[in-house]
Amino acid sequence: MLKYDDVAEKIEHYIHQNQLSAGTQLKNIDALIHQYQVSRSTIIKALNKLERKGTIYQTQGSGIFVRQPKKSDYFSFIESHGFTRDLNNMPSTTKILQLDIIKPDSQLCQELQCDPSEDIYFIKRLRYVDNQIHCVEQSYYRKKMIPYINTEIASGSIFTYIKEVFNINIGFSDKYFEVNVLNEELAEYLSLPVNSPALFVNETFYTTAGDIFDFSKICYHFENTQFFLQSNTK
Amino acid sequence: MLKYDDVAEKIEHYIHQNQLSAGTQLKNIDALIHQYQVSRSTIIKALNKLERKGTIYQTQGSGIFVRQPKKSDYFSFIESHGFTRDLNNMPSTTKILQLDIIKPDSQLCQELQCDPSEDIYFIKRLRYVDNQIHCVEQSYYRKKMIPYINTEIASGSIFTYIKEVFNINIGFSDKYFEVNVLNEELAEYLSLPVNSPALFVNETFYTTAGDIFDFSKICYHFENTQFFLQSNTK
DNA sequence: GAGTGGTCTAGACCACAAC
DNA sequence: TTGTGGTCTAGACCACTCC
Repeated sequence: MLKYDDVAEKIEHYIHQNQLSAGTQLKNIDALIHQYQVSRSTIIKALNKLERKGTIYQTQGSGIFVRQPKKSDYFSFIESHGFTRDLNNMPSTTKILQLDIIKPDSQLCQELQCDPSEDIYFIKRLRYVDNQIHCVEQSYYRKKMIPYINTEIASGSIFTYIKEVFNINIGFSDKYFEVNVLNEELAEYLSLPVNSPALFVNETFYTTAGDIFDFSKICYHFENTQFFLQSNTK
Repeated sequence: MLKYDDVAEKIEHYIHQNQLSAGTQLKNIDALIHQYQVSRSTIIKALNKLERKGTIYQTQGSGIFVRQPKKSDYFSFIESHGFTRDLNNMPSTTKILQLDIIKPDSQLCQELQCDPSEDIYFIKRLRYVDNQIHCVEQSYYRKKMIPYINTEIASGSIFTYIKEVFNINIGFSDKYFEVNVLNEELAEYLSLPVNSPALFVNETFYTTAGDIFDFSKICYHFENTQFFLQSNTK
């Protein structure tokens, strides 16, 4: 356990447990150093992590303050794939529509930066949150990197499975998105009329080593899905 | 000029100037320490900044590598308001539709966390990028904090104006968004048919001191606007 | 085992905010 | 002026990757 992660968790826990409201000032850095018995740099690293996460904000010369928490029922746009983790404790389920091994066409080769002869797992899933249709997801995993997936695995968190079984860690991702209307196929999956509006997201996932292992196309149900994103200038 | 910002800029400049492609390995930390004559911590801080920005990725035990740059013609979703800065050097213009001083209704009071008696600047703008309609923006600024705005100022970057004239710095923002269809009014502004799909974003902007100074509702033209977002697990 | 990034420390000094 | 967060340093040691 890293010290700065430990301190960050404890500070966050303290905020939640005491239900501190937005704008409440926390102790100053020297006090936190004394309280958690770590160096100044470690405290600062913990605070910066919480600041990027949106839990607090820091003002030079003034202090450290609690930031407004996000409204519930909104999905964090950054963590929307790492799904099962942080979803306001709402129950989520998954229905597998398709699971095949395919050969990639030229466009998919480019997205996955792979060879046309490589085997690719193609998984089409319908995802529900709180018993409402949330999205249709079409994912392409390189079999070279993820040797085995079955329907049982695909019904849960594929990312957790990949991490635990193959020790593959997600490092970063590129997300491209746009708004458009639903075609017949997607409309039927989402139980919406054809030409309903929808958010379409194309996301490429890289391991910590910088290798692409997954390309996913997600289409969200516009009535059941609102998003949230916190930004920082720091 | 902060040292780590200086180093980060120089490294980024080096990558762009030499047109290094994704996956290209950079020098190791010790070499960078020697090259830029700063401490290890400063180099690391510069690298972490570039990593969060999406310019590079670092792998423990392996090295520092160049990350894929975003496709052009996509808008960075995080910096979409601070508009004039980073827009692929595409020409952008603004048409003022309305500029009034109003009293906030109860909902706006809640969004701005202000008193019903406060004066609020209401600004409705149509924004063009590369001569195409990009979005309609309806912004509410607290006159208490931004005492004066006119149409000339609102035709440029209001954020730059606020920063330079009133020394108010944006610290962070909360962005809520969803997809829906256009009503008559917005459809006319965007020159699209009624019921066209659109992305609706509500964003609250805070100063570095944690005070709300702006609440904005933006509606994007779905055909002329695609977005981009880079994520990190770090 | 050699090389590489990441953590952690103690302490000096700087920059900004509030009174 | 005082208190606060932020920068920067030198150096020890840890953790991971790859040969």
